[in-house]
Amino acid sequence: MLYKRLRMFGSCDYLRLWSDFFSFAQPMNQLKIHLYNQLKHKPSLNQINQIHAQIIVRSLGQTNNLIGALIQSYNAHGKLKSATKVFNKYPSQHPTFLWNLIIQAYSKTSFTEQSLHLFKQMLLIAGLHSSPVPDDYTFTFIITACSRQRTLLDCGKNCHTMVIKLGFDKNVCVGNALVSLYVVFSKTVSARKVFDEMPERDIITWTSLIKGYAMGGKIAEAEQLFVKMPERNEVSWAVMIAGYVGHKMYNDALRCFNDMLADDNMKPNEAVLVSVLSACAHLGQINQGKWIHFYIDRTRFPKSSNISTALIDMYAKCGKIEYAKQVFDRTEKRDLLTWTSMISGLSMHGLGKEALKMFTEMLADGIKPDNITLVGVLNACSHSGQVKEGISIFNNMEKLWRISPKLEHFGCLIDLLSRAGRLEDAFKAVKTMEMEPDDVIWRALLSACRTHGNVGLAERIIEHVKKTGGGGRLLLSNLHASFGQWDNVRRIRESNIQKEDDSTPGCSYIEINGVVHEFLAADKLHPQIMEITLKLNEVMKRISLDEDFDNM
DNA sequence: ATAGGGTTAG
Repeated sequence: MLYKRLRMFGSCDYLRLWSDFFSFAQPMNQLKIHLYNQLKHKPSLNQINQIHAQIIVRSLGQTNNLIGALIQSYNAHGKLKSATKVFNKYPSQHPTFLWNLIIQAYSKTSFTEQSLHLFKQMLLIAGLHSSPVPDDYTFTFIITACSRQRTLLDCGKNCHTMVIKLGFDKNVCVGNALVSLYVVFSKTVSARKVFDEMPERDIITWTSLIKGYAMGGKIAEAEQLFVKMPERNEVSWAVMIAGYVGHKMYNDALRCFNDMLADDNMKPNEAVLVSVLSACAHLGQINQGKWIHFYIDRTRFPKSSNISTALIDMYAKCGKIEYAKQVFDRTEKRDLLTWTSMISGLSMHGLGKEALKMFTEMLADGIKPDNITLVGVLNACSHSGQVKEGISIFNNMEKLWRISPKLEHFGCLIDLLSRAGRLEDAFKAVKTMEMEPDDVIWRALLSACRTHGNVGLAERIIEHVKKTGGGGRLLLSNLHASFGQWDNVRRIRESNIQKEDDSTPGCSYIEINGVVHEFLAADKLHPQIMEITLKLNEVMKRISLDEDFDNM
């Protein structure tokens, strides 16, 4: 073992190691301090191995500090196996501190159960020798471990009980871990109870609870807490802004962001910028979006892949695909998210062929798509008439990338077939679906019936929907809408005015020369509606001319 | 000598 470890070094290190060993120039204590300081200085893996060898050679395995630092260093490099080996070997009796380190290390991996297993072992040994007693750190780690696995809520509750019995519930970090546990499992009431009973709270306590309310749809409560909390930091702002975005309250998100900027002590972090860019994208607020882009450049904000993704998405959704491409081209490390936002953006702009080319490049780069990438890709096929390619991707997605088609992929397929005029195939595909088709699918099919003038099939479809009873009134009204039968739509909507249907109609925004224009589905409220309609008719005419041209 | 809270893509 020792030999193996020594052989790993270059000859130079090897010599130095042995000259150290024979010199006895350094007293033992100084050596310990020296090694410890080296470990605390973010050593490379190679350096860690050397230090480890020194610890073996000099028999320093009983020095807790040193062993702890060694375990930490291995953890920092993701070498959990090596860390575990060290833990198992040294020292003969583990103090709580070392147990904590190894428990925490496992809680951060996907083997969270292992940290609970270690905790149980610790309790057993504690019963035998009464040596290592779990402390507030131990509980913080295992409660956090429980929040990371969907199956571990009950385990977390058991920890809560122990915490109360042992009196660790007075500790802020333990309390925060508990609040966060209940928030993760959407148990807002329990989270609130822990919060209320904590003897002292800090920013993290407040932020966790705000997140809980935001996740549970209680934005007003989240807002109240946010205003009431004694002090805020970037993370609290991020949680509040993301809460608004999550509830489509994009204007509130921007307002909140501006409030944040008004505070000179507060600098937006990555999470804030990503959320705000998403709000800009949804609102078509290109100016605010550009401002953030400038801000990122000016402050030399690190351009992570998340930031690039958000910028690409924002530009694409605000109609500036060229800018989106520019950001993409300048992105150094492209990951699945950057590729996906670029592919989806191109596809949204009808640039299906380019999007497919990108997809090929992405695969060549060795990046596997996920279900969202495939939605973009299938849409790209649909928008560029690449029917064969689309069908082949749909049929092979399971085999090639282990992604089983979900509702939205069926939606793309049906859209693809419908646009290509293969209406009967599309209807057949709907009937083979295992899940209930949503109204997006029916609308795709029906609007294609309209453009292809197939009234007979449209009627059969509406009959089918009525018979299978899926979707209800709103769906039916949408079906009429997709056929342009606005009178029927109005009739259905008005007859149900007091019913449960409180869904807001589709709404879109676009900013032109600094003015944001808002459009509701089928409204006629815009001051320039006449001009818009005329232009739209012209566009439609030219599209149908192009189609005729294609068919020749 | 080791804690606890954050974002995005159709």
